[in-house]
Amino acid sequence: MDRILHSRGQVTQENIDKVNTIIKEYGYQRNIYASNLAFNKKFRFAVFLPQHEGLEYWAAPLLGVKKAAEEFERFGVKMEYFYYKYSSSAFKRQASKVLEGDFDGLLFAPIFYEESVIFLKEFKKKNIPIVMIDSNIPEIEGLDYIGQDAYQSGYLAGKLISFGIKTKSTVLIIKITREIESTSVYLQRINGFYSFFKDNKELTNFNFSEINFKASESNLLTEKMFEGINSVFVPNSRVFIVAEFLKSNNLKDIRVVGYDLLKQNLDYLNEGYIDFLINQKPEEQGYSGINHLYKKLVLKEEIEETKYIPLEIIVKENALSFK
Amino acid sequence: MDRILHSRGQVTQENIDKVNTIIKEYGYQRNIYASNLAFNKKFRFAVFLPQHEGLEYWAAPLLGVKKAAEEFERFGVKMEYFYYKYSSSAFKRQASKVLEGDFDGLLFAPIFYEESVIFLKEFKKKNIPIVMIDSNIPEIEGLDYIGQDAYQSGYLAGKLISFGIKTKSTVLIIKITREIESTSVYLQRINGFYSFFKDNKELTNFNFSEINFKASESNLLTEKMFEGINSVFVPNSRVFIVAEFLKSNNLKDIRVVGYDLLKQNLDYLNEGYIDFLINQKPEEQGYSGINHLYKKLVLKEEIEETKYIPLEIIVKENALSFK
DNA sequence: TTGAAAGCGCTAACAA
DNA sequence: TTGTTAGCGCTTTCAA
Repeated sequence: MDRILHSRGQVTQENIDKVNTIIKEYGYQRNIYASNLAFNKKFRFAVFLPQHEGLEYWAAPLLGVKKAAEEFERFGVKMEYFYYKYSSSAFKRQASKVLEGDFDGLLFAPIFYEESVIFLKEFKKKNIPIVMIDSNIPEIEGLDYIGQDAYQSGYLAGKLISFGIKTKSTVLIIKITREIESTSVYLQRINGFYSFFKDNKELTNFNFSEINFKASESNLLTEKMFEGINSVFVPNSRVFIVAEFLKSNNLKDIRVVGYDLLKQNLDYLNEGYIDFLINQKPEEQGYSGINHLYKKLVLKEEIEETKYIPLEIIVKENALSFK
Repeated sequence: MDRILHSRGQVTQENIDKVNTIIKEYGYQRNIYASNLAFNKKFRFAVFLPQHEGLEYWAAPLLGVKKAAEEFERFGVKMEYFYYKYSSSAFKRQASKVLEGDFDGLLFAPIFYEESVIFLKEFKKKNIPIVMIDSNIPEIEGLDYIGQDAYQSGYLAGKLISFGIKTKSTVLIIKITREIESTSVYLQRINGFYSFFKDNKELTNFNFSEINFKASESNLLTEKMFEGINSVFVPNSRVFIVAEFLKSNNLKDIRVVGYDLLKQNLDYLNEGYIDFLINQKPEEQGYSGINHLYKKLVLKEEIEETKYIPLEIIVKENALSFK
């Protein structure tokens, strides 16, 4: 019977027979306590994320992972962490380490698209559950994803920028990118943003312009850029750079929408230099990712392969309720 | 040693000795699988909620409870359900049933304040963990609470009503109550609502008026009530009644803010007759409530006694992402 | 007050 | 291909 349950071979048709008859009909449920006690297995999860020093955003998923790690330690789950600096070569270096190791599950954030595809194709050969967070690579099959719908979040940003405005209004989209940026999350967001205005044809009172610079060159912002501008959309977490500029130049009455509850972003939200933040719940993504692996491997549960994180709207008045 | 761990008596000072020395110093952690296998206990949770037939809101927490029930069944947790009709006498009848039963934990929504206090005082004698959802009774000690901060949610509603509006504006607060209503959640919300305007003194362009009627008398709404009204705040889930009226009387350009993702509310949100809904995540409250009891009783974990549910802002464009 | 041992339901290894 | 059994780490009971 044990052989049937685990289909460890050597049963002909009785297999299907007993599985269907006894198990399903009698409603058998494996006793998890006994099973795991006897199984006595330690599970090793590889956690493969960008390093968080100097990158506040990435501290959050890690926090969620650590919380899960603590919670699941008693269930025989151990994490091994692999961090990479925000560069393609550092990524590759760590990727090969992850490939060498012997793990039961992988939590992974595919920041560099091309490199991630190569890595994932290789890792998939091991036939080990993989959960991705933050951004998805839907082209590769058999991967689980926990994160936001980037397009829809941009669409929502369009609503937040336009809400309640009847008069002529010019929107500035500021793309503040990293030196290396390879996943196109922010492009999908901008895409969704424009789609909102296309879908709401009555909003003819909006004009758009875009500017683009690297995070390291934030001093490139000039007052001239904001002349005649009524609102600003920053399609990533670097919105605090704009808020900082607005504050130091005493530019008021510009509606600002951005992403993520970074400390600086929250400060400017409270001071009124940012109006809306869209929360990706990075901490929850980390926690859910580990939880997902736990359910799949330890509890042997069937589980949805994609979990979209809700698009949370954060204003000053509800920011605290999100901790 | 077993006697020490469970302090089942009959150890003098060795108790404190061994607990401190061996357990803490050697970092002993009870093996949950072995422990629960040997313990072989079934846990019985009483779920004591308003009946959900004809009360869409209360179907949601129950859904969360049922989901948790399914998940934790394998861990020896069994629910027993007690529903009461929305009347004080029905509540009392069920309450005495709950008191009679022999449970290991209780999930409870204290809809009727006075009756709930009496019930809780009695139930507390059993020394069994109690989790409340939806509304809290902080006066009674030793109870755990999972739900929203009603005051702050009203405060947030104030922001949503006022956001982006510079011109003179009249706000109508419509209190649609049940025949019997005893928890003051909606009053706390209105309280918070006014506080928002008090805290933002520059918002001198807002006037307020209130009307009040019973849910069963929704035909009392008249067009006259909405003359000169720019926005409406409904401090509970019955906002769809207002939306319905607005739609059938073709009243547009009135900003409407209400609570909860009822099907009808979502429909009117999508049609544009409701602008903002504040989500209380009732399903999550139910799930978390059971999860809370599970952690406390089965895993014997220490756990926070209050869990505030975030104040989620729902608009048409992000409603779907909340399922 | 302490020690010893059965047994919880399962897995994995070995014997038949 | 099938049956048997030790033992996972704990709780609980019974004996000392």
